[in-house]
Amino acid sequence: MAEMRGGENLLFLTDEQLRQGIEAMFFAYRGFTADPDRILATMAYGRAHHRAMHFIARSPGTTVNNLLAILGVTKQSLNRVLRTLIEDGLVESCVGSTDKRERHLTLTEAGAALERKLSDAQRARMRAAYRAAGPQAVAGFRQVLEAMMDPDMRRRYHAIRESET
Amino acid sequence: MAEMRGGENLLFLTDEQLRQGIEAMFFAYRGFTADPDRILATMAYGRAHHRAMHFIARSPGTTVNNLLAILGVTKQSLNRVLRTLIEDGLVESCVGSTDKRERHLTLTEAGAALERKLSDAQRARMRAAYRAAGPQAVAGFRQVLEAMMDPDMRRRYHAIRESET
DNA sequence: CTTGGAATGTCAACAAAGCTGACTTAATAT
DNA sequence: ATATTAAGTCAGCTTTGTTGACATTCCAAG
Repeated sequence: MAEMRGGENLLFLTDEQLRQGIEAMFFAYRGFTADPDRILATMAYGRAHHRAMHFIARSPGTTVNNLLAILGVTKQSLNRVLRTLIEDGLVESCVGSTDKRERHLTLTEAGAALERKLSDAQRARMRAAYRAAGPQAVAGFRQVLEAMMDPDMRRRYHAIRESET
Repeated sequence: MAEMRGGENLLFLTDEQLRQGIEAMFFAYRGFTADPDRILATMAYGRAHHRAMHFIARSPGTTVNNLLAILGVTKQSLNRVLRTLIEDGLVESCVGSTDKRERHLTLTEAGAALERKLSDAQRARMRAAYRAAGPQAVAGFRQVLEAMMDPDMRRRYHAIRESET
């Protein structure tokens, strides 16, 4: 434990501590995606579909370009995912009113239902982890994750909250 | 909504808080892998090679079976990665002394050098994040990540440390 | 009004990294 | 002896990413 701050105790910055953090990220991310993945495996969708639906649910009416920036993939890759979701009636794509080049994406009823199902599974694990660790640990968790992001991603991460009305 | 219990404050368990945590994991993981990925993109290797080398570096002499369990992939998938690493002289595979069916994996000089390069890049980001967040936040970060793991993975996560001699 | 550039969509081809299933070889365990 | 285990291999498939080329639509600047 990093205690006794004579001046500063930097033991938490040793290579060994960092390696453990790296491994913790690896193993935890597996858990993080495991539950939605299990659900998705039973249908014709994958993690990419989940991600798209998550951010459409989060920012209804978002544009394709915005989603591209958030997800950090090429439009061809996103388009493939989006096309199947639209074809299957889970996502709706509406031509923009001010700028008719843009497409605004929203979840249909069915899309929202699936998103909720996936989200519920993922949140259940998250909730259990949060509850087990306690509020102070959660605050630290969030701090470290934020510091780990690329600056662009950190901006987008905050932008999502700010766009909430 | 989980609102103000009498004693405990459970505001950190609201769906909104959990969603933010989920998004933080997503964006942070991207940052987490970004630096090694950039290095790997310049050679014929990918993230899978990095992961294999990481855990071989961590547990020198580990067996293929053990690595399979840690990485959570099929032997066919791991074998493809391992084969190229062995062919390129980054990993050495030695027949076991007690059980000759087993292959014990170790990094060669060149393998260790590449692993160090990738690891340095990843640790640099981790160190910056840790330093920015502080030791208490780091402790919380670790606690939440650990609580998020599948029990099997949590065992393995600890086993790696215990196997350190 | 025309034209340049941005936003979107689409086609084709390809690569990384996962998967299943079937099978071999060698060595250990029963 | 036989069954099981560890490792490796072959073939084929899926998901999800990538480039590059190209068409369409539409806003905005000249």
